[in-house]
Amino acid sequence: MDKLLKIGEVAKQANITVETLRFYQSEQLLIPKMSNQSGYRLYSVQDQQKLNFILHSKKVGFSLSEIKQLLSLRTDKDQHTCEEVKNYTGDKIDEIESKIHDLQKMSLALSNLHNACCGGSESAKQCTILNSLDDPELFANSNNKTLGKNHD
Amino acid sequence: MDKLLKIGEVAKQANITVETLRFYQSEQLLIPKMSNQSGYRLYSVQDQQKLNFILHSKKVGFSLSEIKQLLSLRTDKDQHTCEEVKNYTGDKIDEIESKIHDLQKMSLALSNLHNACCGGSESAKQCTILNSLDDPELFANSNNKTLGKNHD
DNA sequence: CTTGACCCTAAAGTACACTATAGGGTTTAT
DNA sequence: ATAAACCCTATAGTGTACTTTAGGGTCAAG
Repeated sequence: MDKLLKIGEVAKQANITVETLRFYQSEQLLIPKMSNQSGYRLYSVQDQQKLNFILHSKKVGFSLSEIKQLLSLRTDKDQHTCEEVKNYTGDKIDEIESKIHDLQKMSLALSNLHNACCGGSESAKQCTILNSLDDPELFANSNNKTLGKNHD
Repeated sequence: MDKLLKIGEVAKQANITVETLRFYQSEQLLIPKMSNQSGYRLYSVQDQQKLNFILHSKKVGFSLSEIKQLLSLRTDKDQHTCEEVKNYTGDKIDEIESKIHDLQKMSLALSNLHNACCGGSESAKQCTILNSLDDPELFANSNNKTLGKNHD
């Protein structure tokens, strides 16, 4: 019932290398079970879902150590108090909402550029509509408290 | 009229170090003008807006070289054709929308955890509501084509 | 039964984004 | 005018996240 894939198959599906998967294991992020006859790694469906979570989280700017903490919320529930879980998830939700906000601003600014640009083969300098759109909003400060370096 | 700040003042406002600002200059990301009497860096308001853009972009997972390209859309318009600008912005908008989608899924999953958790001082293992919420959705594949390594 | 495509470990190397160090000049307050 | 608090360059070092190398074992096909 539980379909187990070998490392190469998982890597191919996720569009990463086998070395990256072995690295994630060495970092305690994704630990497959090992076949005891061949010594090969065997990844379950849950392992693959966990990998998807890791890759999506990386994409939006979370570090491997943050991802490890997020994953531990579900797998090491007995290590944390409810209070810790509640505070931690609350903080992460705020951080995520702030990232969404920033991305929406970027999307809007780029859409303005995209829509204003005629798309022709001439230099974008010639594209007068684009020139008239030198919108300082793109760089405007959205007054965000989570800007700058992380305070670990 | 144009208020110019020294590196330390800019660093403080942005909550980064002066070394990072000098590093961004060496990487051609943010080039302030230099005072010709003291040799000090002087940052204009536009420089500070550009810095905000850099920091916000970094936060949501863009690399410095991607950010450099995004910035060059506005500053080196004569180097690109309208077609290039239109294609590039179109691709970036898709990428941003995909990041927003991923973040919304994470936010939802964490909100479920957050709301289910009683927040008390006992171990989260005891929190039966949380236990019943072992939702595989958090790790589900959203079938996203931009997953995995970047294809530069 | 061997060959090619896979898998393994261990350890060294790399790219990116800073961060720290050494040695020195400038500005501002007392 | 001198000391603290800033600024400068140049270069070396660090942490993160892989990536490569070296030297082998496993497995399915012919």
